[in-house]
Amino acid sequence: MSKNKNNPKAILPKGFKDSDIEILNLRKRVTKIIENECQKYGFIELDTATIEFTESIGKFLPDVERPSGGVFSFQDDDEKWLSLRYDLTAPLARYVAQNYQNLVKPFKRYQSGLVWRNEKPGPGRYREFLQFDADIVGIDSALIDAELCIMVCDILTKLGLNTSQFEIKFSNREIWKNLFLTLKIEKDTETKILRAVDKKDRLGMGGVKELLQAGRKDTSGDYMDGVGLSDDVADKIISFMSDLNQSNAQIEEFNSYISNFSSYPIKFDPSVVRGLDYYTGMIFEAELLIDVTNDKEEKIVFGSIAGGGRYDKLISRFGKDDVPATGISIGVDRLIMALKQLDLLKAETKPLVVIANIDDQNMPEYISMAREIRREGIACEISFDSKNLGKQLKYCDRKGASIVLIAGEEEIKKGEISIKDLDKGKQVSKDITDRDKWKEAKAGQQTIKRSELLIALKKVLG
RNA sequence: GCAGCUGUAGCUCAGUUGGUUAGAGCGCCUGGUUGUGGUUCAGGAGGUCGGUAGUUCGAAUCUACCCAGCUGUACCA
Repeated sequence: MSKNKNNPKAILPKGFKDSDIEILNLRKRVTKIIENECQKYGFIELDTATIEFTESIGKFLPDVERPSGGVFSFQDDDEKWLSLRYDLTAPLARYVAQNYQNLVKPFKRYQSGLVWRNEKPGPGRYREFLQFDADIVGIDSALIDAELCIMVCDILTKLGLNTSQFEIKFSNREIWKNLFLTLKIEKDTETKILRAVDKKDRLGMGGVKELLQAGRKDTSGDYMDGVGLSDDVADKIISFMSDLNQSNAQIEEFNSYISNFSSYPIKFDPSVVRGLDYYTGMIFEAELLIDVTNDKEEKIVFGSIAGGGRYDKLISRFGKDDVPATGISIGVDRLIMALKQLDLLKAETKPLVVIANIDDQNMPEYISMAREIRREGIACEISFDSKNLGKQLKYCDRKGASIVLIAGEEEIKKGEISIKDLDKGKQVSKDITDRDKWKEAKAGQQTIKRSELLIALKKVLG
């Protein structure tokens, strides 16, 4: 090994991680369940490109100081700025604007894919993660907003959560507009207020009020500016956030749909604001009501696992007429993290059979055994490079193989095979502390006829 | 970006008021065993003590600056 200061370090950029077989399997299974539900509601799949023109997905050109600005961007040969997608909604808007004439309206599509955000990662937050979106383009009705929420409930239920473990909270952007009108709040201040309100989950009502007025210190002692509202105005906003006695036409329409699903945990909560800029009507968020911890067993504030709303102006950015649209995004990776902790996702592994290599001379026999086993659809590998049986068994143990087949000269002569059940052996080992006895026991091992190989294998595998 | 904390072996960490050759556990490798996993025993590899400069006879330890990581916070389509 050559050691040199200039050797690259074998490490990953922060916020990225490799995905092993376990996480890959979980992603596949969870995605499949979500897909199935979407299909039941008439959605069809679409996959858009992972890279878009920066201007298409609504980001200004990266500035020199901070080329990132939240998205991963770079310049093409012709110096046009390109970006990795940071969500699936902006690319959908581009796709719809580009293909509008050819699409069947309403256009209902679902999409599962990785998205990238160039920002500081936090506990349980990465810069590359799997998102699942379902959107409906071409209908301006709160009924379909409601149906989306029902669908999200169905998805979460199908994933194994019960209705006391999650909650969908909805609100409406219009009621906030009205409030700002009556309070005579300026446009700039509106955004600041909504940002403060959006932090209710983390800071609580008290924290929000501090932000609305003078500002507050975070736990490190750093100070944040407040909005500077008077006590009176701040109080009005705070009480508005929990005032359930308000409504409008959209909310009533929404309620008329969900009232058919009284057991579904869908609740009006005016303090839900989300997105801040591009949402135009109904907005909603799915939240887990259970505690979640990260790898280090630290409790993390989980926030929402899905969210969405109506964005009627997003497609008209491309110079078209306004096209009504509504959609929901699910954070699949974070959802998996939660489901794992609730033990709702068990790792499932397929059994592996390993043929030990006692002598290279027997290779033709090993190869023919492997062929038979694989033809039955059972995973099988031949040990090629080691003659030391102890090492081969250790490899099998660590790899999680179920069965080892041992056939040396003696067995082959007699037309037999030693078949070793590793799981059973592991059980037996608990009661043996003496090394020689353990060796002698040949735990979980039996001898079978070569001709009955497949029958014996299936018996052991159950 | 702002703030606080932390940087010693692959991982988790110990290292006394500055004092000889920087340690432990776990993991890894080899052997006891070239036909038997686990347990066990014996041995081994692995460090620019985050970096640079300074103080000192002497620095992992003290000082300054830099870098990285973590946590909080801000921005976030």
